[in-house]
Amino acid sequence: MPEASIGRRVTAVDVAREAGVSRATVGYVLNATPGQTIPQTTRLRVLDAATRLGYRPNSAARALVSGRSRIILLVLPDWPQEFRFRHFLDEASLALDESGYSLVTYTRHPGTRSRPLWESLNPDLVIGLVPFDPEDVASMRSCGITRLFPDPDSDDPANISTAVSAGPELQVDHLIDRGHSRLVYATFKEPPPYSLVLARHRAAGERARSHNLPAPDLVQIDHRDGSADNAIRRWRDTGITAVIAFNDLVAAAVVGAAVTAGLRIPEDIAVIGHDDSPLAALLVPPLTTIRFDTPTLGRDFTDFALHKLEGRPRQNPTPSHRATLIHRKTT
Amino acid sequence: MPEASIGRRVTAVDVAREAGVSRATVGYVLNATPGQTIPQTTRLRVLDAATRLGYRPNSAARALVSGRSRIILLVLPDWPQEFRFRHFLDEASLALDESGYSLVTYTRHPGTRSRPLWESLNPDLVIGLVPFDPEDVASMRSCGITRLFPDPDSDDPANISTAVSAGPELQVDHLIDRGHSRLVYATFKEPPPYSLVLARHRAAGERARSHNLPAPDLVQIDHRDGSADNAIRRWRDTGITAVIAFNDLVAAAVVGAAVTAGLRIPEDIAVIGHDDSPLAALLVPPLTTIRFDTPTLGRDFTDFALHKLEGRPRQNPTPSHRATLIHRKTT
DNA sequence: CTGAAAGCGCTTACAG
DNA sequence: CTGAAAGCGCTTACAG
Repeated sequence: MPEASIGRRVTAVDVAREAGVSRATVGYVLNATPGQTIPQTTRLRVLDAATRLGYRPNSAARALVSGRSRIILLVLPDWPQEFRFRHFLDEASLALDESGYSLVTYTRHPGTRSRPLWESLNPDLVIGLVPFDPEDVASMRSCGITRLFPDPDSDDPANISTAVSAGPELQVDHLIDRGHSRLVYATFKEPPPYSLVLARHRAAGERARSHNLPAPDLVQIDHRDGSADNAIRRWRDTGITAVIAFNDLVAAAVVGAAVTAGLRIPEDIAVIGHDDSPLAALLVPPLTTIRFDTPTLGRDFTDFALHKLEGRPRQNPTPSHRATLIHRKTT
Repeated sequence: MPEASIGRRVTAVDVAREAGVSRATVGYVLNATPGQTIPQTTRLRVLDAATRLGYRPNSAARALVSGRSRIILLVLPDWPQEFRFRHFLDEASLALDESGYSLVTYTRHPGTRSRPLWESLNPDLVIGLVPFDPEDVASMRSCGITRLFPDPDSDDPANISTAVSAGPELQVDHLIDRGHSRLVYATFKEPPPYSLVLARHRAAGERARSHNLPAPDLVQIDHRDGSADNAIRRWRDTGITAVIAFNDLVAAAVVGAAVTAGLRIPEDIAVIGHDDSPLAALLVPPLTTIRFDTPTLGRDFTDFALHKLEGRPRQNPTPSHRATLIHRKTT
């Protein structure tokens, strides 16, 4: 691509000149504009000129005139992401790309007064994993963003985040299957339980109650100050036989404290993790945990985004989130 | 912001009308254009009108006319990121934001034929953690991207990635300090050693040789097929006394296999990790490891980016990357 | 079937 | 000190 290498960027005018047509025709051919009947020879001449010159439309100009950037912004909360989250993003990005959209992620830190990314990106759609602050909503609106989710001004069901409950439900079901009825829900003291922790704990509680069992208590452990050891001792004394861990790391901490306290796993105490991170398989003993099917989750997300953007019917209105139990040695 | 809520986006024309000035004046005031002397009263009128209406400049229009998007794209390789990487990104984003730039990350998957993010984002600068494919370089050039790094067409020293060697060097130094001289370097078989693994192994080797020791062998273990157990046995038989792990997870696998094999840690075998992930502290026994100072790394990155973008002198030409040894119980 | 032309919202010389 | 005007690169009615 000789033109590109001399520095000046190739524009539609260059392609038009090269192909011997007007720049409008270039646009029609390259965008496959419906309602325009371009003869095959002209079309090929344009296409050929475009590839020969290495033409890429200027996305800023396109966004300006069309009013759409074809960018989707996914706003992530300020807390640790689970291991498979990147797989999920990759799946979603790929699928969205096929429909001509780019997915960009953005971690929002409450309190930092930095210019939010939606100002510079002009996304067509903003999706948050947790509800937005009112100031953020106002900021998006003044940037001309009309599609955002969850939207406080619309009573849109929050069905993109129902995947939260599938894991805890499987955890509870599995432990009950194994004959346990005295359960606790464990998480770390640090960072303080954020909304995903609370949501999973709540889901576990509801599932337990649907089995006519009391909702498991939320216990915050800290492996550094010995509170995990204390918790283990207390659990043993009060007849707790199984621990639902928020994630595999919490499960690893519980397993470590139990082993140190001389308890046998799973005979004296059973532990189930969540996420199936690499750690789960290599821990001694290897961890029973929950794995999410990220391709399915990615497709669900894509589906949802395209529904919001183009009103496409959701292919999967009640998505089955495909959480799977990975049974190893701690239950 | 009443105008924003009725749907139509507020433009500079609206602000000009509201303030009773021309749109040019609005631009001068809002951009603090040097060389323009705007009387304080006019300035305040404009500023006031802008905030009252909730005006946000359209970034697409601004990018089109100025030729700069004020976006920096960080291209990440396809492999797992270490735990503190997000802290690093957050630090860098924040610092860059203060200079008016937005940092966006993009995971590039070789082989997938999806439209690369630099086409839709028009970044002013693209920085890769590893060298770019030639096709990707060509693609960036045809998108009008002139600033990219590492740039195969320029013999720019790759001094943003020298942080790689600091960790392995500390690992080697510490083990030698503790009296070890027979070392191996351990990583997982799966995923196959990617370039970061090889770079760290190489750095460890060079450091060992600078101590007049042979370069440690690279050993690929797999906790699932018992090759970790075999490796442990072989090391014991061949007099290896210390293991440098690529990261904390590898270290955890080695520790697990050693404990299972009845070895004492660190008496029979010492293990040092890398990253100081949360796992390191809660493992039993807790892991000696390397921690990177992400704020420093973030500042270095910002420094580097602003140097590339605006030719600012690098404040920290030979950055000290502040890797720290976290000494716990496995060495 | 193809081209001349308007216009997206901004920046920035240039003229008053 | 302020405004009229050109132009960034594209899309898209509209007229031939």
